[in-house]
Amino acid sequence: MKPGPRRSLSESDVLAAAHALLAARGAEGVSVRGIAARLGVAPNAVYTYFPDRAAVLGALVDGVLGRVDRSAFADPAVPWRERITALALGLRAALLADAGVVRLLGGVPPTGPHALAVGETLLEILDAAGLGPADAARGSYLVTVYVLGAIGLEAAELTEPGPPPPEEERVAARTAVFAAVPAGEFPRTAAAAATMARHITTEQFVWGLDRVLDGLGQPSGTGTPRA
Amino acid sequence: MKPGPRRSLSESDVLAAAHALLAARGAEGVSVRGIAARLGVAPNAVYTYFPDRAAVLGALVDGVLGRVDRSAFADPAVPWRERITALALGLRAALLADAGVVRLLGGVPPTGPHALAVGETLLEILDAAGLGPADAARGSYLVTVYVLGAIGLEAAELTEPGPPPPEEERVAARTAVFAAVPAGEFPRTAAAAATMARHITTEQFVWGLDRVLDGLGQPSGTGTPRA
DNA sequence: ACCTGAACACCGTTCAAGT
DNA sequence: ACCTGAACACCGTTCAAGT
Repeated sequence: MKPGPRRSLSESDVLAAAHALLAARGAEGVSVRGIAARLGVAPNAVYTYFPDRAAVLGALVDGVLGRVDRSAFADPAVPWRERITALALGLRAALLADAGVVRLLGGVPPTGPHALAVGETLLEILDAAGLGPADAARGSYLVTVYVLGAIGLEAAELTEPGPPPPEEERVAARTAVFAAVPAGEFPRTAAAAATMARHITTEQFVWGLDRVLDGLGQPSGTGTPRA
Repeated sequence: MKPGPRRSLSESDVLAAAHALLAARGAEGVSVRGIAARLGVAPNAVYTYFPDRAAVLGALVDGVLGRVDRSAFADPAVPWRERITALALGLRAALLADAGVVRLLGGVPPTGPHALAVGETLLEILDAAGLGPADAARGSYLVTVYVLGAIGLEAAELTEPGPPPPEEERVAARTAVFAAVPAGEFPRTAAAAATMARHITTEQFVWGLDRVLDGLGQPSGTGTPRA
């Protein structure tokens, strides 16, 4: 084959190929050569659209953040705690849809347009809730840290690439992990299995988020009462 | 050279070489071939001590967790909030000592002996604080999520391998990141720069942890009053 | 048991060249 | 501008062999 026709590809094509590779082979399977092969193109053709592999991964992660359904938390009439919960659940669903994305998240600076949009939305909600700029900034930090940490911990148990298995299977896997803990050396950890392994993950996620939102104090505005 | 003398290496040697490589070249620089080269040995000699690269990385991460100074949080006479804070600060110091470790953390299941010991300690402290087993298990989840998320977010701004730069330098870098945010599109994020960039990171970390501990309620036991 | 050389099937990236 | 072939300097891992 000779040089080939012009503009046969686009950045979206590259990202789509990268995403397909991520779903099929996990985070480490996203290679420049693999993307090129999937597009039927020479490996170095990818460098026409992205400066290097890191840039592809960055755009890939930001694109996943862009998939979050915005309708759930965009309505200012909804109480602020519900809005933040909807945003957090949306992020969780988007990021855990392919377990590999979370692993990529650690190596990508969160400065893409969609990442910034998420942070901006969070600040908007906290502002609407009645927090001043400084409290909103700190609150945004706290919520971000919780969401990222919770998703990271959840992704750690998803060792296979592709979409996560059904809840039953994950509970079984978690139970197996706890069962392997030496009860003599770590008695409390082994005993915690009964509490932890059976908990539906979404419930646990929302419970923790609620505790974090409690920590933000009781802003006025459209907030719901604390309990 | 011929096969060479017996038992010239140990698992510790391999891990030490891996750690040196991590500090010098970052998470992606830890290669089996690099480790072997540093030990003056053929690449495949590493497979005598570890089944594959993932096992080396797992042991490397767990080893870093083992470096946490236990004296600070081991004393049951100290109020529980202080003990948890000491543990969290110890983990933060150990994990951020080399920025690359945090990036590795995402790909390693937290089931090594030192990881389990940290979890067990957390449960012990919460038990001593007066929480029942179920509350302690949930509390441990919440604190773990916060600590991992906060450290992960902090590590994201440490792009260079090796020990983190002094605080001034990190504030300057953070300010530069915020300055690059388009203020027209993301006004609140841009405005938050004044609050976020200047904050000493340890103070922010402890503040967030305090909000999380507030969320655990007010256990009796050796707890300090809430405020 | 521990290490070797050699090989296999991969990587990211660069460069000069072709259209 | 967009793509190519070829090359460079790497990877993880396996295998048969030597001591």
